[in-house]
Amino acid sequence: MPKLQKLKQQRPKQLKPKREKSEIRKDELIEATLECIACEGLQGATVRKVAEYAGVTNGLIRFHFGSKDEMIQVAYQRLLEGIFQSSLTAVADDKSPPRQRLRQFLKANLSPPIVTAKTVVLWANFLPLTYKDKQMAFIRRAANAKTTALFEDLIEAALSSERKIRSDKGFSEQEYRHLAVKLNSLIDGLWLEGSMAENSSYKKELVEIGLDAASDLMAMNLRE
Amino acid sequence: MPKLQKLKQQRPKQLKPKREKSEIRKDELIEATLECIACEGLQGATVRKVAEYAGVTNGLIRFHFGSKDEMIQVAYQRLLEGIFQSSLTAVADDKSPPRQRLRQFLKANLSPPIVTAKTVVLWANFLPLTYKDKQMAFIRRAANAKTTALFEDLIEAALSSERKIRSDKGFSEQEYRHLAVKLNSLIDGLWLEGSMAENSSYKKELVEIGLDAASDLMAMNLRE
DNA sequence: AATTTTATTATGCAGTTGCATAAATTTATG
DNA sequence: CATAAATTTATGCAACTGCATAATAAAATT
Repeated sequence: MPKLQKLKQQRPKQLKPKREKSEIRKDELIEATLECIACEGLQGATVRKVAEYAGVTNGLIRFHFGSKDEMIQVAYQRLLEGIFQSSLTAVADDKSPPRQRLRQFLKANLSPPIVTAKTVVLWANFLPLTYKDKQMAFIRRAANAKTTALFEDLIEAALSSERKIRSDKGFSEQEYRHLAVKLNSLIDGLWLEGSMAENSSYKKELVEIGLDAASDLMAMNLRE
Repeated sequence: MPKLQKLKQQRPKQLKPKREKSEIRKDELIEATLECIACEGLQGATVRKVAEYAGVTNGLIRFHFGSKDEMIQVAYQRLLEGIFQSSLTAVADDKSPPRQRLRQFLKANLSPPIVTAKTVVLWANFLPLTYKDKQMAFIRRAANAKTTALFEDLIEAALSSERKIRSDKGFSEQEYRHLAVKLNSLIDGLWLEGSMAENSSYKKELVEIGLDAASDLMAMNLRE
């Protein structure tokens, strides 16, 4: 290949970076960060690599974010927010009975897009940071609290709804909390374990097993 | 403090590295690796830092291990082995009834030394590597398979023991497997969530909640 | 159209990283 | 005790890292 051709090229330099509005570019960088971490791992997600994924040069990151650490933080928030939104849309239908809403919530947390290689890999890559960095710990805690609160509400609604029907004995506040912890742990554990199995047959089983276990814990049929 | 003293010191150079037998030194390096990762995170666990933790110079790592990656692998194996041993000693007593053995196993997996800040932090730091590195993935899978097998055995023994007493209906192979998945996920989830809470009151609750949930899942009293 | 503001690149630097290599030191062996 | 083998240090290097800084280019404003 003749080297002369290189001279003839009239600099297609900025194929993408045509100067986006700040917020849009920032968004692209956040997505590029997540994509990069998912593919290369956190160690591989250097400032230059992320910039490459976004199709820009590394200096731009410093312009839109104060530092790499800050960008990582924002990306982590984005990830957790996305997960939360996924389970939130699953229970968007307020008209359906409480038991069904809880069931949908559980199901969503055991299916794509939450149970996805990419999501789990990202989650795993960020996790260690929450043990070293206080701000990252805070982000995790905050997201967790939001999920837990939603979980407790769904559980309480489902239980009191069923109680009316079956005239069961009531539950204390602590029992609601414990129940939320149990279900939450179960979901997290299944999610984590399920991500390791490569065979897709496991994925349908995952929902089945999860709903089955949840039914036992809640003493309530959540299978259908 | 006078600087002269420095000259008077007759080179205490190798306070520690007096030439240990190869296996012992290797062991020290593995422990240093784990300690270093626990304190500094995987990112902070550089060859030099690990050597510093072990009280030797960095070159020594290359001598005992082919590369840093190899050392990390061995350290991961050591971690998982330690966890497995902890839960294994909990069920060492073969004479106790199957239900008690299962209970002890669950309890061990929800108490120190398995539920410890250090253990969880280490586990979390290694986890991302299992998604990038095939060998690390294999190590994780192997350890997981071992734990699962033990879990299944304990469950099956407990169930068939109780079945004799209560003349329950039998269980299929798949039901054993599913039960093991459920309990395993529950334990993992509780362990992970419990590690985030800093208040120690949660730790006693953790065992209580875990045994409570396991009792529901197994339809068998494991609380005492 | 001129100029100011905003976004982007280009370049480089100081610190770190894993690792190679040679020298030094300690232990084992004859 | 001499020599060889095993262990440990010392030194350095090439690649990489995050970030600063100045130069460009594009858009907005006037």
